Amino acid sequence: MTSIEADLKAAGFPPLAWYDVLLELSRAPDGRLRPVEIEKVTLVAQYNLSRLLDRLEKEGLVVRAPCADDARGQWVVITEKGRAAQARTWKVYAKAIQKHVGEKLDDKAAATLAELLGRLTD
Amino acid sequence: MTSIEADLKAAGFPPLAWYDVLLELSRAPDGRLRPVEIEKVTLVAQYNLSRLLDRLEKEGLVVRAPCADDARGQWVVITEKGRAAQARTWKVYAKAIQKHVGEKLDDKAAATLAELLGRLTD
DNA sequence: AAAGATTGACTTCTCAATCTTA
DNA sequence: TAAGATTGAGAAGTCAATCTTT
Repeated sequence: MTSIEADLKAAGFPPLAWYDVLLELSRAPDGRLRPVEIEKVTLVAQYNLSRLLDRLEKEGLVVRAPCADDARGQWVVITEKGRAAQARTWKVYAKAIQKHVGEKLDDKAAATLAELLGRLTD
Repeated sequence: MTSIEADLKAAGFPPLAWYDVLLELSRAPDGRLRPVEIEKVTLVAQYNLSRLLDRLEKEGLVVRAPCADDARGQWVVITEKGRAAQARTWKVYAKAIQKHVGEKLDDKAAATLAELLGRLTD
């Protein structure tokens, strides 16, 4: 992860947390999720998420919108610019994964590694 | 690592980077290393190390001393208090490793995991 | 009272610039 | 000029407190 992050940074991209959020939003129905949902799928802590969303919004990658169902919450909606940024990042991210992982493990070894690491998660 | 760090924090211990530095110092001849050496064995970046050492020194866990061989550098020496802190931390750290890793993998699985992860390092 | 989200105050990280000695 | 190490300024992370709605 450290090497991959370094490659992304060297290519001028923001931290992976940005990508994680944009990816989840891009996959979600209507391109939107509530902060509490983002928190669950990305492992970003709640108090980090508020300010991360501020940065994404400042860059025009997402917008915040009121939430009719629950006035305590809000929607975070990915913009076209956000979708473009996610797609652009993936091209570099994928290459970095291939370089730092794909080239070093064949499919069988990768499957074994995934299984073993899976045992460590709660 | 995240789970282990969380356990340590919950038990009131500082971040693992502190432990890494204290461990390396405790193993070094005369309990001392130069910052540039610590940097190499712990993967702590140089610009982080200066301030990390400030904190360790402030807590009385290490002291800085002049270096006769090379006046540009200095020695970082672990104190008795530092050695005690390292030993105390290890007790909690070891338990956390056992809980989050040891209990979830038998020896064979652990060896396989170590081998596969080893292939990923440069 | 609890959940969703933000904020304030403080700490730590990061990058580039700086200082000293080799 | 390069290596060892620190520093300043700004960005990001952390914890607890806060605000609004359920």
